[in-house]
Amino acid sequence: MEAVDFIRQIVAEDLRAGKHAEVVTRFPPEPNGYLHLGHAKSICLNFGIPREFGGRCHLRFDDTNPTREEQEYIDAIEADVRWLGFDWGRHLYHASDYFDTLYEWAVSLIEKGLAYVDDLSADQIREHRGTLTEPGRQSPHRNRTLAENLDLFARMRAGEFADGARVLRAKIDMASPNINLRDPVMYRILHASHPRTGDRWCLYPTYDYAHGQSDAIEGITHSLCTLEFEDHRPLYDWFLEHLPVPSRPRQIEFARLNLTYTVLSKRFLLQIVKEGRVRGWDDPRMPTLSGIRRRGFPPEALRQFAETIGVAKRESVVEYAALEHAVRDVLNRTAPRRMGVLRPLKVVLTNYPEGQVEEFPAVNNPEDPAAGLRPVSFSRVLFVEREDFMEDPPKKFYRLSPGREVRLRYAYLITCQEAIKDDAGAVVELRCTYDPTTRGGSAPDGRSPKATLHWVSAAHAEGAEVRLYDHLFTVAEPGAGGDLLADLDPHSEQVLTECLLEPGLGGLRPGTRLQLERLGYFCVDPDTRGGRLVLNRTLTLRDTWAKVQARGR
RNA sequence: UGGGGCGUGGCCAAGCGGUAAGGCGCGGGGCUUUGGACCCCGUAUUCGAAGGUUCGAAUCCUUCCGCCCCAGCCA
Repeated sequence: MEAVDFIRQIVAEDLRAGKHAEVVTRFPPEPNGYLHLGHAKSICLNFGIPREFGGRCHLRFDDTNPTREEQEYIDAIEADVRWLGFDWGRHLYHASDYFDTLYEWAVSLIEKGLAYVDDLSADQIREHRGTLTEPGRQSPHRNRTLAENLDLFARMRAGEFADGARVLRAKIDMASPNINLRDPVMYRILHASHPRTGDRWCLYPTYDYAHGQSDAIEGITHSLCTLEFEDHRPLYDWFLEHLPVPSRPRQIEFARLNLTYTVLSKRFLLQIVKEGRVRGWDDPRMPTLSGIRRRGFPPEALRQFAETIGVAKRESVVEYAALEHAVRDVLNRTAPRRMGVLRPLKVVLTNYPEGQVEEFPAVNNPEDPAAGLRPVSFSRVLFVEREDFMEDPPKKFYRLSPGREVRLRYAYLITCQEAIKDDAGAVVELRCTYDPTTRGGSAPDGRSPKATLHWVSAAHAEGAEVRLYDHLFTVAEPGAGGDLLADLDPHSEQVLTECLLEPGLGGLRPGTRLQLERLGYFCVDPDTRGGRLVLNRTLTLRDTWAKVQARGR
């Protein structure tokens, strides 16, 4: 196995050295929100490694804080991991599964004189902790007798005390330069109902105390987490050393994903959901997995993306374009092509027989011959894209304008003879002529227009609702200062109801991803229930015309 | 100015003492019934900086500079 990043190198080496029979990782989300693109990186890493080296990955809910966790999140997380294409088999766990063991181990730590009950308030504990440059001071309760500690801890569990009245702390070193080692809190009193354990506990372990032990219980070999936990590793190891754990997991940190113009922060996402700035966690503008799923991002593209961005310890910001590339790459070779007109402009072929209808074979996917052909109906009155006509075209604009000939894809070469305007001077209709000798789109004399347009027959088109989502729902660069909420793009969604699509699209299953030729990739909204066809825009096609224009300025 | 990390092209990222992979982006060309896709070609004399070791350094040593994280009874 060729190691492609430092984590895989470590894993490969550990395996080679015979440290483990197989690699065991875990993806440990706290169910306090929906999964987003940042989690996708972690999921692909944690599930990808055992897939490559042999082993398994557990899904473990880090449910140690019932005040922020909900069943809705648990369900959504499971669905999202599955959607991404990973399976934890029977290895679904919860930190709460280990509450009893964790409690017993805490008692054993007390018995060893390595933990104590502290009566200080949160504020006092903070004061005693010292600062980055000054050592902390011991709590007056630090040297309680064993009996007193045991008694108090038992009564904490029994519910005798109010929230915040006392905590259990590890007795390590109040003068440690590593603040995490200055007697960290292991248990706090929380009279809150837990989604899984209900009201059985009023005492909950902190992340620091629960995580490593959960890893050890499950036999995790490599516990992958993000950089901010580097300082916690000595504490992670300290607990493992002093507790009767069945295995010795190893914590390895890597840099979390940052994406330009995209905020990957549960706290922030929760806020915009709560404030109603989006319609929910699965709003297609959201960078959540459920949001981009509705937009039409294929899970395969996310896996590919995760692979190309790599894994390292360096903090970095990946360009959104890299994500788009992965999405386009997958969609290009898998999405069926269809024609549709988003902003219709009527075209009448003055020399085409009234009432005549022809059918032309259209390629379903040029990247996939097996996708076959479909017939598309053609007639005298058509619609083309409004922006495919310019009365006074600038240089390098190759599409329709008075006197200009273009190709209608799969059909004929047509020439614009006249633009009809309304009283306000707006172009409302084009009068064109077609060249009957160019049936199918190729001219006998070999001439070939520079532009090929998509179109739809007026008599055959189906109306649809199309939602145009801008590929980003943010804004300014995170960390650039300023108010991210204020910078949210309020125009990130447009709903078009006059769209005309070639017939048959209504029959596509919800969730189907397709390309509207020359326009972009769309997804039949997976959550549409009956009724009208709704297409969500995934991505626009790469637009070199826009580039040409931009360069001209 | 306590501790822990990190600095390779516009953005990611390989490299682990032998003379700078790859991807994204960008520029140019080809092909094309999607201004898409695809195919070529180009894009770091240099690896945060300065010294040093060595026949030879992005890789080893020293010093300096810059950025990130830690003072939740969040994770």
